[in-house]
Amino acid sequence: MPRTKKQFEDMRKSSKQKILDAAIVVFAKEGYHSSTVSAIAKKAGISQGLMYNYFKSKEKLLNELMIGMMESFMNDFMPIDPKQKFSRKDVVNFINLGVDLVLEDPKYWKLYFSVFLQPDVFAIVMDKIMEMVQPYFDALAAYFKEKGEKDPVVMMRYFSAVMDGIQLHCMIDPKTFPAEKVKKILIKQFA
Amino acid sequence: MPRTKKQFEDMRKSSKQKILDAAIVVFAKEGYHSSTVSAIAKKAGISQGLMYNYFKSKEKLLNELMIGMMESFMNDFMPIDPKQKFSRKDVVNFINLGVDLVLEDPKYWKLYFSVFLQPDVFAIVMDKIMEMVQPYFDALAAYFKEKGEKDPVVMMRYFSAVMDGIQLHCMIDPKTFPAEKVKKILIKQFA
Amino acid sequence: MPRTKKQFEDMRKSSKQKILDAAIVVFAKEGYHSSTVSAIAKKAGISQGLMYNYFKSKEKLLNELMIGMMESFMNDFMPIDPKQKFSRKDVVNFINLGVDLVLEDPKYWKLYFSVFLQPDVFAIVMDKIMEMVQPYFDALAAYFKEKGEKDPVVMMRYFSAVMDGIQLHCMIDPKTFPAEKVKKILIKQFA
Amino acid sequence: MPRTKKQFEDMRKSSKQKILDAAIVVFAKEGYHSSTVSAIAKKAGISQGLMYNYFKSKEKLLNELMIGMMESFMNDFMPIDPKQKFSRKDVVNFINLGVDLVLEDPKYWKLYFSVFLQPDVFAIVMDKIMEMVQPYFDALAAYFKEKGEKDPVVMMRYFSAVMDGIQLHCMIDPKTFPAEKVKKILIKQFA
DNA sequence: TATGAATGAGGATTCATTCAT
DNA sequence: AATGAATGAATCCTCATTCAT
Repeated sequence: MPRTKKQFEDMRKSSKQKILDAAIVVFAKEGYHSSTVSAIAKKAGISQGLMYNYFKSKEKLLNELMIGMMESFMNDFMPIDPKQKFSRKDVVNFINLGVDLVLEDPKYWKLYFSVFLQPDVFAIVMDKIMEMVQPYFDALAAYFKEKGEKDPVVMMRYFSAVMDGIQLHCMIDPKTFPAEKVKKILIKQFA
Repeated sequence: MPRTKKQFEDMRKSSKQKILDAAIVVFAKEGYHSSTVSAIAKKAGISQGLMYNYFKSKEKLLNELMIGMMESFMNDFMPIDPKQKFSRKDVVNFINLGVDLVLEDPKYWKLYFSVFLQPDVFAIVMDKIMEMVQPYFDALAAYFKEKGEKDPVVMMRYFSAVMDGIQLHCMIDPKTFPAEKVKKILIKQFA
Repeated sequence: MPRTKKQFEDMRKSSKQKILDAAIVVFAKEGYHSSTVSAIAKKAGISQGLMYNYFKSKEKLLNELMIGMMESFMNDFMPIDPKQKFSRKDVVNFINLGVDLVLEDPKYWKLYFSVFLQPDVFAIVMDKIMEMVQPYFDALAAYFKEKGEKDPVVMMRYFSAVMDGIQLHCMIDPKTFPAEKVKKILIKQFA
Repeated sequence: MPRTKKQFEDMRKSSKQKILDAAIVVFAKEGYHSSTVSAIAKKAGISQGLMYNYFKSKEKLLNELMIGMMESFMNDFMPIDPKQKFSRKDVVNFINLGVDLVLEDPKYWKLYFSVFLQPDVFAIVMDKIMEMVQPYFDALAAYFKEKGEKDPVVMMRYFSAVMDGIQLHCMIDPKTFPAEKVKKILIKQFA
């Protein structure tokens, strides 16, 4: 039974999604500033002009992209509602996933991190991101308190800094960084 | 009567330094790509053209700047020849300085870190930096071995990742990051 | 509704031709180096940026322009396939046209000649031109051989040098150069 | 007997001459526009600034250079006062020298010719040159008249065009142009 | 919704020329 | 006479964005 044209269309990715998919690849490879709208459009298989039907500007595209990435990362990291308390298993999971996800796709993460370090780019994205991250910080602090740490907020800050450092090194040098052994150290120390 | 050789040399040195000083501020504030040569020249109080007397291109300027920063950081970090073994005191020093220096000048460090995360920018600088850093890594590994760690290279990689994570968080949020307490944790764990 | 393929193609063709037409005038008048892209765009009635849609650089523009000129000259000169033998009539035609075309448009020819005399400019264009010209040289040599010259290749070289000299003088001083009388001398001597 | 310092100085080329010598080499190699004052100064072994003590501008330098070249060429070509009548031997000599000099130094001649073909460059030099050349044209016309040509001025124009064509080809392709055989043809035809 | 030609502002870079010594 | 640092105008080129269809 042949599909109708309409159905066929629906099966394809929407143009908007094609653009986002292309943008993440291009931004990750070239960096935000060195990526051209034309390169993104080409990769997405659409015209430059069309991009402006979906995104007001290159900046807005980055913005929407980053928020999407954040959401997806958070889903991967923490399938758990941060309003609930974290169990030990959650934290072990957090550590393992935190390392593994980066190793799977160092390039995307580089994009993600680099945004925080380029003042002009960070400004595009800051507000929304901060608001998304806070609940997870709170839940972690609660976990360390539960665990009997005498300074749980400090421990949470330390832990999240350490995780970022590990992820950074995984990104920069995914080939030689001893990720498995480091995960063990982390679990022993924090979970 | 022309100026003496020495006079010319002093002029060059002073102008070049003015440019480097301006560049570090502008790059750190705007990011590499968003910084314009004209803004750097203006900040340095010289003409755009003059910059090209001292640096073949904007890229070379970044390159020389980064190498200079690296050298100066290394001097601050480790007044000790990395070919000698590190003592416990050296490592304590390393930790304290590593955090304090970032807190003193978060902007410069942001530049430093951001370079590692922008593939196109990192390429400008990679070779030389890698070569400079290696001896310090070796000395750290040797220290952990001495200390009886059973996997000193892993420990060294872990330690340097952790340090970078701490520095990253100091940079992003110097006001609320509990730097002093974190230093204590680090010293207890690694030194 | 987007334009059709054909519409786009027509637009491209027309814009490209506008640029080429403008470029030949400007290059001929100012010389390659003294011609600015902005002057060419202005003359063509388009924006500077658009030029780069059609030509990767000023150099490529010259290159394509010269090749186009060559082709058109060759068509005018020799409506005959150079792989066929030249008849006496062809050579008479060659001489007459060679002089007349220059007198019609001394400026274009100045551009053409000047390219051969500026090493840096010639380099832009050399390869392609040489390859286009060779068959005509061969056909001329064959003609002189047929005619019984004992050293046809030398004669061909001599003839083409003489023609260039005549054209050069027509160009530099189209008003007082005795073109008609010189044509007669040439025909008597070479055809 | 040791020379005094003064004598030593005199033995060196004057700075002005050094600049002219350097300029001819650089202009010939790079073309006028692509030659930089700094490259000329470097080749001359003096500072950029000094050039402006001797020549008001790059243009003036070209101007003086070309006039010097012209004078020297004319001396080589025609050691004879053009106010005297040319003998057959003079013309033979003219032909031989005209070809040989070009073959000795094709680069310098390219510079010389190219000036005539670049409108902006030619303007720098035109007036003086024209005035120098006229007497030789007159003497040649007189020679052809003597020789019984029925249209001696046309013959003179033709001859000088032919010579320029030959020289042009010698310049462009000094290696394969059959200069010796062509000289014989020329002598037979014109002397 | 979709196209890609066209725009134009802005940026890196070069280089003749000037200037202080 | 000599130096070379410093200037700044000019130029090529890029690219986000708009527009006509």
